[in-house]
Amino acid sequence: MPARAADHIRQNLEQAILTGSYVDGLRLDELRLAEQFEVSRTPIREALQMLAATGLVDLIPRRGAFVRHPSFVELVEMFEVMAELECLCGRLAARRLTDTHLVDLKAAESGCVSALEVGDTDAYYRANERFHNLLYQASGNGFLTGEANRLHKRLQPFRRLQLRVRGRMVQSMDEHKAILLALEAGDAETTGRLLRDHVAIQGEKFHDLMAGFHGQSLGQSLGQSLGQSLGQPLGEPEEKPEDPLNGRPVNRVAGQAG
Amino acid sequence: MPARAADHIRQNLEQAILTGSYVDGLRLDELRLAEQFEVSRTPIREALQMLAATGLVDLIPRRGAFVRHPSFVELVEMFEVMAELECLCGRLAARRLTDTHLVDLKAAESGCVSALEVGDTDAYYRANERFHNLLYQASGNGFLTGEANRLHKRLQPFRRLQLRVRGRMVQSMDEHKAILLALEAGDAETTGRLLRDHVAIQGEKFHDLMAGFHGQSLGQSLGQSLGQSLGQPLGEPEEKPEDPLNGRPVNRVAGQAG
DNA sequence: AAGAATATTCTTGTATACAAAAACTTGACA
DNA sequence: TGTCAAGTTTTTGTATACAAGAATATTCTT
Repeated sequence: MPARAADHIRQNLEQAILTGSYVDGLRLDELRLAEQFEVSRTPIREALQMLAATGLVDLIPRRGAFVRHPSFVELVEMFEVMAELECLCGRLAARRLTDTHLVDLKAAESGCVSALEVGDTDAYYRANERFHNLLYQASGNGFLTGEANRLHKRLQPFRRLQLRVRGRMVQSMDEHKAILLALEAGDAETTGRLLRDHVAIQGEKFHDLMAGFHGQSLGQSLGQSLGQSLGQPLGEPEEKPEDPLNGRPVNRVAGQAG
Repeated sequence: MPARAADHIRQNLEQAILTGSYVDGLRLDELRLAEQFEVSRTPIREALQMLAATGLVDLIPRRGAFVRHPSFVELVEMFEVMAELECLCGRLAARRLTDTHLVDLKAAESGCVSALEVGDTDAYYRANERFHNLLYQASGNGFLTGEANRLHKRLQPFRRLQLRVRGRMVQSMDEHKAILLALEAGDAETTGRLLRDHVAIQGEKFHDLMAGFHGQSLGQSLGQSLGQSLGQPLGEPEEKPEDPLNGRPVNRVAGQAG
């Protein structure tokens, strides 16, 4: 569908970074990627420029492009902002809610219930994601919707992670129900507060979960936890000299045949 | 200082867009820009990819890059989000404020006062900007600081515009003083509320101001109001056929000698 | 043998070349 | 005169070429 190779590559790399298959600090070699995608360096470079502009990679002049995962502190900070954005979405949605949106939200909610009954984590996550996206839209603020979705996408793998905490899915769904009730009642403040707490809890649960992984980089933990390590040679994690500029490991290189 | 031409060009174009000298819908012709910056198309294209990734231009495959200014509705939406981000900054800052930050904030505030006494709008605006930036930093949330600055930059020309409303500068400064007091008292809720209102008022004042410009695009109004129309041939604004894809005027082209 | 200096190889950044799609021009026809 | 179609010109997207900086290997010195 995308007319341009650069766009296709961009999406592809973005996914690889967000899912954690490209670990933090990984160097994105233009030539190797060009071989891998069977194009010249030109569209690769354009994709990298776009990723750099959105902060998914660091682009160091004459050095190369390096995958940039959020640090643990940064993730907590991101959850803090996400909570506030969702809070705003909730407050606005409570005031501006249309019948269509309410119907859709309830549908997404029942999708969560079904998934939970079957015990399908992935399905639950998809329905959950749909619920939140609908909520953003229900805010009636297109810009806010865009920003919320953008941040949501970046937190996606980590939100997914926290759902693995025992009993979290049930708790999460209860929170959704309460949110729906407040929404339907048109209670802006309650809706906002519930949503803020809902996301804040996600941040905390994620925090709990990560306590067991200390010492490892987030990217590594992600890769392990999600069981994804494509595109990466899993062999000896050769010595990682620090990048003099930002203190990140730089030795590994993406795009190898492995 | 930037080692890469593409970065330099990107900044340049970004400024031209943000200040309004590149009007909405303007087509950014690669060849003309290449001549203008005295480089080949390659770094121009890379700059355009980055601008597209941050939403400052629309990149339509096989068609070109078009300047994308926020519509009026979108601007109101952006102010709504900005208000919430600043509110969060204020709440966090009230809890986490350090002596250094407080000193700096007071310095910025007195910078506002001095500028106001002399009647220097530009100086006032710079001090004002510094005040807000310090506040973002005082939140102690680096990610939030980045996001707030990003949105602030995009709203910059419009915030500047609303300062022209009679008496607004004095009122704005009074609001700053109240915010400082609440901050110093460590009153998170008050600080947050004051800041949200502070920004919301900016949005409203801007709204008032724009009422007089209805019918014109925001970019045009910006250009007129700020007295900037560089890079644009000021002659007959030739007929503007609608772009079939997004309904924006596309005929004018950037980078002409004129 | 360790470290510094130099040579070599790699990689990035920019320029140029070329193919294909879009826009524009021209002219035929109603 | 207005509309449509074929041909021409522009302009984009990708590939390739080349120069300069960074990384690596090698040699020389102590």
